[in-house]
Amino acid sequence: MTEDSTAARVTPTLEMVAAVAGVSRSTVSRVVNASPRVTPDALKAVTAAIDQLGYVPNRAARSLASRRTFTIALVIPENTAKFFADPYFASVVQGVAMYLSGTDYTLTLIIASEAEPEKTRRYLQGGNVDGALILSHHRDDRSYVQLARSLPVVFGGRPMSQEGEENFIVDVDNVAASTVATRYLLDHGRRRLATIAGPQNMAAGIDRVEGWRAALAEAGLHSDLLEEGDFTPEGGAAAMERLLARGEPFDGVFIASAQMASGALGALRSHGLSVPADVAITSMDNDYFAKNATPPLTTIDQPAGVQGTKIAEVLVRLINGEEVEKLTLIPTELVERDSV
Amino acid sequence: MTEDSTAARVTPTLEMVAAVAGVSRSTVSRVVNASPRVTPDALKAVTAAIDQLGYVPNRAARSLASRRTFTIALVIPENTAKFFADPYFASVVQGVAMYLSGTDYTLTLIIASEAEPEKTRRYLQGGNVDGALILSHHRDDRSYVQLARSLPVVFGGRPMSQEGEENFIVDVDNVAASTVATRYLLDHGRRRLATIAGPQNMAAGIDRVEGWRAALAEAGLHSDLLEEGDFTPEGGAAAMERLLARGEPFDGVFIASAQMASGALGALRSHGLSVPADVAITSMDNDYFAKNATPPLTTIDQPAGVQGTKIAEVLVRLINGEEVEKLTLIPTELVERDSV
DNA sequence: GTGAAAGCGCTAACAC
DNA sequence: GTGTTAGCGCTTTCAC
Repeated sequence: MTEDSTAARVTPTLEMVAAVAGVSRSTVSRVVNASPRVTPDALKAVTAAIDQLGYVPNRAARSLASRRTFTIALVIPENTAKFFADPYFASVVQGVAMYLSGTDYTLTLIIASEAEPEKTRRYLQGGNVDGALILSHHRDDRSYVQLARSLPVVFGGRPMSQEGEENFIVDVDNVAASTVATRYLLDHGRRRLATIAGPQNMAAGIDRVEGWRAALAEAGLHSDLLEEGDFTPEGGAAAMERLLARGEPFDGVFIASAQMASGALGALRSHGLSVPADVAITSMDNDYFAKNATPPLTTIDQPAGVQGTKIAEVLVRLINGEEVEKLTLIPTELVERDSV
Repeated sequence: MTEDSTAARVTPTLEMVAAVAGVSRSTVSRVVNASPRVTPDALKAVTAAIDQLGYVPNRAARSLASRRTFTIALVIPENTAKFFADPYFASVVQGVAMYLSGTDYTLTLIIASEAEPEKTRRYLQGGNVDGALILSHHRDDRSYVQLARSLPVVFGGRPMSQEGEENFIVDVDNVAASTVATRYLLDHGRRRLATIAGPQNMAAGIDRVEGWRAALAEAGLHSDLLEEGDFTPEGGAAAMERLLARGEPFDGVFIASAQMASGALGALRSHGLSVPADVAITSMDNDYFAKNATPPLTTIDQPAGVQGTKIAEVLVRLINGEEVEKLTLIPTELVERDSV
């Protein structure tokens, strides 16, 4: 099975398969590409030859001839460290990779160099990939929105562009999720609510504030107790400090990410405030931070793996010319723990 | 700059560059491949043409003609979730990606399907990549060791193979690191030491036990208080429970990963034991888990990003036929916090 | 349904 | 130093 005494130590080509199977290269190609126009006999012979030789198509040749690359780019921001430090992105990447492993597509990670954005753009537009995935949680994705005009592109998370209408987006329903999380606070008797928001130049940041306000409004309430963080534990701690420094009492906080919540918890603790006795907390992200905080956080689970799978699926369908909805929303779920 | 009125909306080819620059395709190719055998004049003309046209080489064609793919595979285990959940791997991937972004190589993630290991092997051996990176922290990497016979392969972490001698490995010095961590416990007056080890079918797991024993031996001590975990928080908690259930007192524990330590901390707490008063702890991994544990852990920092960079660098040099040492060791460092 | 022929865009000898 | 000539291994019309 591993030791072919007959075959030389050479990478088998399609031509060799054709010879062994006793058919033309065209037929082998048809089999490899699952064309229906092949007789069962020919199919069998070719399949056998492929197995015998251990043939694997050469991507480069295939790609050159077909003008498809079978590769999908996952564009990640230059600040790779921060990117991967976020379990959310890691899970999304995982979902993407898993989905793609079941297809002919290959995933390539490309780092968007902020120093030479042109380089990235050209590479992507230069026919080196069949499509691109943009995990969009950052500042200015306008350049990628432009990219979408010449290449199938799917955004994970709504991009902050002027002309947003025409993009393919896979996202969680941030407004609904944060409304639910805030309502939970209200339903548990908290009235003086605050929020630690995400960056207000990101869609996720903005939408989550919107949900918070919406739930408040439903209850006939209003609050100005908003401080902004950068989705990191440190940012969350600092935001909580600022909230406390205001001197206005609050008994419930919706925090836009579990990482920020974990930081905020520390700040609360250092001020001698206890959760949930003094302050109740709900947050987004059902990740390690949420599960292992003290106390464990009541939070919104946004299945990142599912989002990864979906975003990849949408892109593949887009590439294949299938019909795809512009917006795919991933449902979220509230997970009750001990922070309320 | 973006709107070329003259050029049609077509991907520019090398031939078009040649025409614009008034030279032959060969010359353009030489420029693209940074050959020294080009006159300054020609170089200038070609460079200008490339800029003007926004030319990007077609990888497929390049690869087909040169028989190099300019892609490097990062093989990750099927259990992608667990993989990315570990900040260590995430950082290594990041290091790899960063290093590669400065080269002509592209990184592709390939998921090793345990169901069809042949599929992975064939793909890798089928000439679709120039080399492979195996982040080896798992069970049985023998198949990859075989792979190394037909493809440049570098292992991140020592693989558990019979024939290990001939592999290229980039690793942290686990024995030295765990010796230092254990010695630290001894130097702080702890005498009855235990350890929560990593899986004993992984090199990192084994080596860290070896270091623990070595430090103990130095001090003329010995201990049988060893329980094995799987590097996860849950595994660490369970191992600590078993340790406590033994009924033999201990006042210091070396834990083979920060994730396990964070779990163990919870177990200790639930038994009313305080750290470091009752039990002192040192561990490996200076990650989020170590920094944010209560109390923050005194731990060994193994710079995962550096390892990622190194492993990629070694592979690229290997591919380029440069001379490379078989074993590259990454130095580690003890970080003092509050768990001792 | 199957084969023959013509490239895909580039690199790599080889002459000049 | 530069151009010419062949392909790299595959897909893809187009006849049959």
